[in-house]
Order: sequence, then structure tokens, then C-alpha cells
Amino acid sequence: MSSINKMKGFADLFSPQSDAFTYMENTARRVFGSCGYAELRTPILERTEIFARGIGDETDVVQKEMYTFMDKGDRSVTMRPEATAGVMRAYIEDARHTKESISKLFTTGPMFRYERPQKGRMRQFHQINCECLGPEEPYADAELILMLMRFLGEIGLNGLILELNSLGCRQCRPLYHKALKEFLAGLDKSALCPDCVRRMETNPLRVLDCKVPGCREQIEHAPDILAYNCEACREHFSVVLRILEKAGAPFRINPRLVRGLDYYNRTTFEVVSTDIGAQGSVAGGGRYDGLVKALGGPDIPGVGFACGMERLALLMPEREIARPDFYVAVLDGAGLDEALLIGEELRAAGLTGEVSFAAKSAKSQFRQAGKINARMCVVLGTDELAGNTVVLKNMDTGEQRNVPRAGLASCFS
RNA sequence: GCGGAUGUAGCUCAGUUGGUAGAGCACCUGGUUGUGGCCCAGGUGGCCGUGGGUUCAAGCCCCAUCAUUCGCCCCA
Repeated sequence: MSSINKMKGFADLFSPQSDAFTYMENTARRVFGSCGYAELRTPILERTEIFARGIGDETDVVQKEMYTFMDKGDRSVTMRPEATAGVMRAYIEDARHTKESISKLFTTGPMFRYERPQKGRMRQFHQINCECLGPEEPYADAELILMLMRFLGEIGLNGLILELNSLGCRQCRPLYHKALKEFLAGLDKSALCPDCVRRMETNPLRVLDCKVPGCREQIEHAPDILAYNCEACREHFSVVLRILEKAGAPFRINPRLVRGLDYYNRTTFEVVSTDIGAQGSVAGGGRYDGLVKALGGPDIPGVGFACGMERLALLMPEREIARPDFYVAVLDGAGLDEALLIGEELRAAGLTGEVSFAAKSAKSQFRQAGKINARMCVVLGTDELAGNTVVLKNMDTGEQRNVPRAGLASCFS
């Protein structure tokens, strides 16, 4: 009978890897909590429409990457490809804006996109998301970004680059769009890569992001999005930059930084690494002032970000695994019951460790104790059973002594 | 959806112009009748991804297929 294996782009995470994920989540809870963010858990399955409307009909994510299917009630449902749309839906449905003027929410969990997997990109991947709904002030943007950088620092990531841009608002963005399209129309198409020729129509902003040298040369003198920002947008962005500077957070402005989802406006940012291959973007976010309204809610502004846990895990330094305090070695089958009870007694005293389930040779028992890297080995053999004692061996020094069975836990200092 | 690479022991990989299937690590046992790591000896473990073809003979050559992986696109 052939065995069944996991689906392409899905992963089983065993101990060292799963520990890294837990550590990230715990750190996120603490760091974000310190800024007043509270956890929100939303469903993995949502009505398809929420994503079509939230992310943008034209985006690749919606057009070809979603896990969408009909459920038994003949409704089109979708496994969430990102978190923000669902969070917005919950925010609106619960009428949060009537309960608090500012909602600081974070969420974590699996997302699903049907793509070709590669390094740092899975079909089921995991994100940590933060959304700050309510404030339109640039201080919210700045606090959010500083909080993100602090979180990244606390999980051990330092050499990351923070890039910032400002995409403008409902008033000024269309002007830039028009200017860019006109500029692109004047270019020599034969000098651009085929992708860019296509993108000129589908998503002109993306042309700015192309890595092909020929294209870079061509777009070098493309209109600058920051120059097209209106007065209010400029003021907003300058406050964000000022705070980051004062806080000593290094960043660089990248006028070519474009985000893939339609809902962003004004401040956008991305945290990138050069160490994990092609998928270098580790976190990204920005302001999305029109999104809540577009999803049928009140006109409430917001800022947020998402970071990809698989990509963070690739960069995280290895952490030491907690070392067990003891291993109970059983040399005589008559001691198996007693060994298990000793284990329970030590654990009740706050220690950690394991107990052998079968009597084996001393050699193999000590080998096992060494293998799990136990601090102490408790030896239970024929002599000890008769004398109501155990041998306690320090696995680092090799020193060992006979101690009474009663009150064993007190021998661990 | 498009390209490139790789599939041989649990893991990492050798495998010569086509001629009996290999190493290291890991695991188990013994050297030490009750003492781990280092050392030594031995052992378990393979339909060489799968199916077809060429050949006296295929891990190796040819075709197909599946899987994995790195890129493109896109995104966290």
C-alpha cells in the first residue's frame, strides 16, 4: 500500500521549526500588546466577494491565486489569501467604530494562495497582521512602523532595510497615474522587457518596480510620485519621516516602491532582506483610508501591515532548546513502575525530563540520557530498588552519588 | 501559466567508456556481566522516483510521466 504525502506547497513543521513560529507569535503578542493591540481571530473561510472587493478585482491574487470553491449551500467561498479584508469585515460587522474611536487589532494564522511554491513562498503560509483603524493622523503610521521594527528586532532580526513611499490620495493619485501613463506611452517599446510592455496596460505602477536593467534605464526619468503628492499628503508623509528620524529608525525612501494590493494610499512601506533569495520582502503595509467604506462600512481610515512568518523564520537566528533536568534510567524491569512515579514526582516539583519505558543495558540507558541532553541521570537498578535509593549522576561532570529515594527532588538544586 | 536543476540507504551524497549496489552521518549490538559523548569491531537498512524503449547486459543511454527544488510572474 503506497503512503499518502502532503500536497504541493503545504508543509509539516516539526520541532525546531514549529518552535520558531510559536516564539514569533508570543513575541508579537507581547510587543503589539505593549502598544495596545489586542488579538482578533477571524475565520479562514470567507465569502469570495469580500476579497474581490477588498483586495481588488484586477490583482493577480484575486484573479488567479485564490482557493475558491462552491460549498454545499451553493455559495462561492474562499480560503483567505490575506488577512486585512477579513479583519475589515469583522470590524464593520461588529460595529467596532461605535464602541471605540481607535481599534488596534492584530491577527495571526494561515493564508492560502495557489501559486508555484519556491523559497519563502508556500501555498499555505502564515502571517502576522496588525491593523490600526480610526486615526488619520501620521502618528498612527509612525507608531505602527516603529512597533514593527521593534518586533523584528526582538525576534533577532537586525540587518533589515525599511523602505518607505507615499502613494498619494484620492485627489492626487489619479494625476500621477495619468502622467505616468503618458510617460510610458512615449517610451521605445522594443527596449522594454515583454513583461513591462504588458504591465503598461495592466498595472503601470509595476513598471517602476521592474528589475531588468534595460527597463531601469528607460524609466530612470519617469515622473516622481512624491512630486505629485498634494499638499496634505506631503505634510502627512513628512511627519511620518520626522518621527522615524527622531526615533533613530533607519529607513530609505523608495519612490519606486509599489504595493500589489489596490487598497493602499499615502504611506506605504516594506521591510526587505537580501539574504533569503528572490522573495526578499519580509513585511509590508501601509495606509488604506478608503477600504472600510469600500467594503460597505463607515468612512474610517486605517493603517496596517502583514509579515510573512516563513520568511522571518528563514532569517531568525537559532535559539537554544531548553535542556531537560533529568532522565530516569531503568536497569531492572522490576523498577519500571517506580521509575515512572519518580518522573511524576520530579515534574510535580517543577522539573522537566523523561523516563525510560523499558529496562535496558546501562550503556544504552546512559546513551539515551546523553542524547536528550539531560542534566542529571537518575539510575534505578537492582541494588537501588533493594536499598530504597537511587544513583544520581551529573551528566556533565560524570560525578555520581547514592541518594535516598525519599525527597529526591530536593537533590536538584 | 513559463523556464532551469535534481530524484540512488532514515539524512547528505559518490557511482569510471553501460558489466554483481557504495561512503559518511544516524540507528542497533558488542568491546566494558551497571555507566553516555571519543575510539574500535560488527549489524539493520535499497524495485537506484515510476512506466516504457535500446542492449547479451541499464543506476548510467533514449522517450514519457510523477515528485522535489530554484527562478520568472506575483506577493508576506
